[in-house]
Amino acid sequence: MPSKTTPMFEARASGQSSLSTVLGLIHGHRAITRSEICSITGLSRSTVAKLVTALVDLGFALETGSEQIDRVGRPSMGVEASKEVLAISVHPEVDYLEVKAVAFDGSIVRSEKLLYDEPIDTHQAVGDMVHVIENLVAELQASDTSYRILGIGVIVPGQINSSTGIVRQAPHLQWSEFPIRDLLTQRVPMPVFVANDASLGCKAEMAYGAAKGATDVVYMHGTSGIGGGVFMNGTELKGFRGYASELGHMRISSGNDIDYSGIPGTLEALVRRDDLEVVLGLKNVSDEELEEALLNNRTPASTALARKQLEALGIATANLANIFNPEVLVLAGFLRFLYRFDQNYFHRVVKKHAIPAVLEGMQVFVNELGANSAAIGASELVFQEVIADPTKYGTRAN
Amino acid sequence: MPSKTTPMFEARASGQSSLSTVLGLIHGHRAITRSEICSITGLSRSTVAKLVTALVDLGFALETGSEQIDRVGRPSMGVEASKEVLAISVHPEVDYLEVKAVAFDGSIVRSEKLLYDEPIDTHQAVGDMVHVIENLVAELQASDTSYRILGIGVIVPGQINSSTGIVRQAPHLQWSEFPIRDLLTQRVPMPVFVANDASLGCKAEMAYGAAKGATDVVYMHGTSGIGGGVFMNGTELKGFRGYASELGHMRISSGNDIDYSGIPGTLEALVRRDDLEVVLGLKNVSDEELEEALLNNRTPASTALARKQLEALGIATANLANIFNPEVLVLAGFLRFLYRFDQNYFHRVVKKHAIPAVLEGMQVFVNELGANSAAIGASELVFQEVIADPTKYGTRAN
DNA sequence: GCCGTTTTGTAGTGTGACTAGACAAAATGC
DNA sequence: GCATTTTGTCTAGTCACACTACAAAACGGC
Repeated sequence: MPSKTTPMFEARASGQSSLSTVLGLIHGHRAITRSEICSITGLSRSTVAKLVTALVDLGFALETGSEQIDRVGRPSMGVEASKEVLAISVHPEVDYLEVKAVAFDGSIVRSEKLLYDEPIDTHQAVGDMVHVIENLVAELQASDTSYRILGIGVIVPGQINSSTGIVRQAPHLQWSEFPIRDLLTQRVPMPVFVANDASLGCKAEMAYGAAKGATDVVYMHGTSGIGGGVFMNGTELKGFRGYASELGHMRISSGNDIDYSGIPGTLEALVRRDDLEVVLGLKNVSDEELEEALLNNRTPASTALARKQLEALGIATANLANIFNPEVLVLAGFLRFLYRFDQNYFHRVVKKHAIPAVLEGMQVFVNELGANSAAIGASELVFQEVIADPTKYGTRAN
Repeated sequence: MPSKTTPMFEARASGQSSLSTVLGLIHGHRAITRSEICSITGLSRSTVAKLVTALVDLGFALETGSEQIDRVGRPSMGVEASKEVLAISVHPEVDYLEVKAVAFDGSIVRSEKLLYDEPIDTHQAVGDMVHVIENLVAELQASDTSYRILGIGVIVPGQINSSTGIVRQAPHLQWSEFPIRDLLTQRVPMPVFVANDASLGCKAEMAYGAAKGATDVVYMHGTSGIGGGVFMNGTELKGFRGYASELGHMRISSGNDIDYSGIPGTLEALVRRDDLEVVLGLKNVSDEELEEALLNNRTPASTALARKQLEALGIATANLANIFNPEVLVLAGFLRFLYRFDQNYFHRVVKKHAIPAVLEGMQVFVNELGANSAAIGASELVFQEVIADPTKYGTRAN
């Protein structure tokens, strides 16, 4: 007699199966022991044994011999995330297109980069993406390891509706109303996910970087503009249509300078990477060069500008602290070295504008993952889908 | 042989039992049919039958005869939230203390109010609370109906840490570092919960008021200061220590006027109820009187002030729209009629400062629940605890 | 008023996801 | 070498469901 035990109603994300939970733990820890899984989840040893072998069968995990030492008792068996399960990240930017293959254990397996002299249109962008992806896939399939590629995560520097996969506005790429997910899905035989670059950076820093272990995180990423990502209680702040966490467009001053979206007095209008380049006599330099110049060639003019920008960043941070009461604030991109230029001044400004209670225990960090952060976040889009339904994406379909 | 099936690990709020889910539905709808429960939850009829009878046994629900008409098929049995299950709300304010008994179906059963001529200290406040609660409880127990009082929800106009139950700072009451929950727990034989007034107002409006059915809500409440409440994806924004959603202290201007927490240029510093009273030649009037005066006695001076305030409110709203991309924005307290003074102007300001995408589909409402809103929210604190573990709070303990 | 249709309540049976308990296995420490 | 500790494995039991009948209660057409 048939039976399909579907306990919680499927519409809600709440009813997570234990298989998902355990796979999530393996993925998050890269390597973990069975007994650790027991104590974290509260599941019994027998259940954990069953779940782990199921995940090994599905090709997501490997059981390693016991590696632990110096502890009484029978050593617990190790479980590792498979290095053969992959997601592909696709990152289009103004002057390049970068495609990486990220393994289920977070390592970068392959990386491909296409440089552009001039901005490309949406049509060419899709063509190039498909081309690079196909190359990468062919390369991976030709290798000795038997990789399984489960999906594609696209990193977009702009506002995107993650449920429809449409890029609403990407000011720097000059894209708008661009249904990138559907166009890619038509030409690549894999599920495609699309998200904002800052939100992915935040996700990655929470998984493996500066905000590891934190659940309430605010992330600000300075490139040309300022992007934001927010996770509260471990889940991403998406809002009604998925456009939430546009932190750069927060108006904090009465001034009339406008930002890239035409709004006056915002954080993005006041804290500009271009202005830092100009005051240092530079143009189109890398983050590394700009950091070097800013921190080591201090002039009265550069100090005044950096202070002015730090004040704006501090006010914005205080606002965000009052609004979110975060555990960790992560500063990435050029905000990283703007912060380092004068941390103390920044903290003084924050302190002046925030309610004392919300600053208690709040930590400010700069990003740790650097160049791979967005790619890891994009892989996470795919892997979180896989983790939510392991049987669907596993090898031996039951 | 004993067995205790605890499927998901208990640390997470995720693993909600079906009993909780169904009780939550009954509570949220006040009245619902079994078949509606089936279609909403996806549970089978047999399971729903079992769960409903269990909840009736526990004293949380009543089965009513089928009331539906004009539909083919056997009519489904109705289920109603019990009117005998109560929570008590306690609301201390500068010039009064209000205690209400709220039933599980959201109705107000009893209400008691103590007026003060001058602000009282924390010691007297606790004494008065205990006294009024005891009176109310005695009154209820003496009545014909056999009420069951399950807990107390305290509404505090200030920053409180909901996990420790300590009032960190309540500027208007001039309380600080006041462990109100523990002091009440010692003297009242019931679980006590404490939360911020605006967050409770938001909760109530989402359950029964202007934001009913919405999951992503931003709420702003103007009394003397401006309090905020935020729910994203149906859950409250609490932040790391529970101090999140202090929306009034968001700095939006370069000005130097300070708010009640001493921060310059904030929403609360720019949008002040006192200023409205002054420009209208009033003092210490009720919201109703102020509304009447503002909307019907328009002078050049009052119009100029209201516009200035509306501009600040509009900028703050745009910031919050960019940050949260809410589905519904609720304006309560004096913001309600400030908004009504010139809605169009407000919306123009918002439009100018927000990214177009985040305003799509965003609705602005004024609060609907009025005077009972906070009390209903406070009862919700208790009831949500009850819903999370019905067997613990039910009558016939199994 | 009878009868087919539709929808719901009820009862019995089965199953999958767990737990608990017993025992074996693998480490440490004296 | 033996007691102690911790873990893996196996078996039996439990609970929250789903599924399948079948009965009950409404409607509509004749």
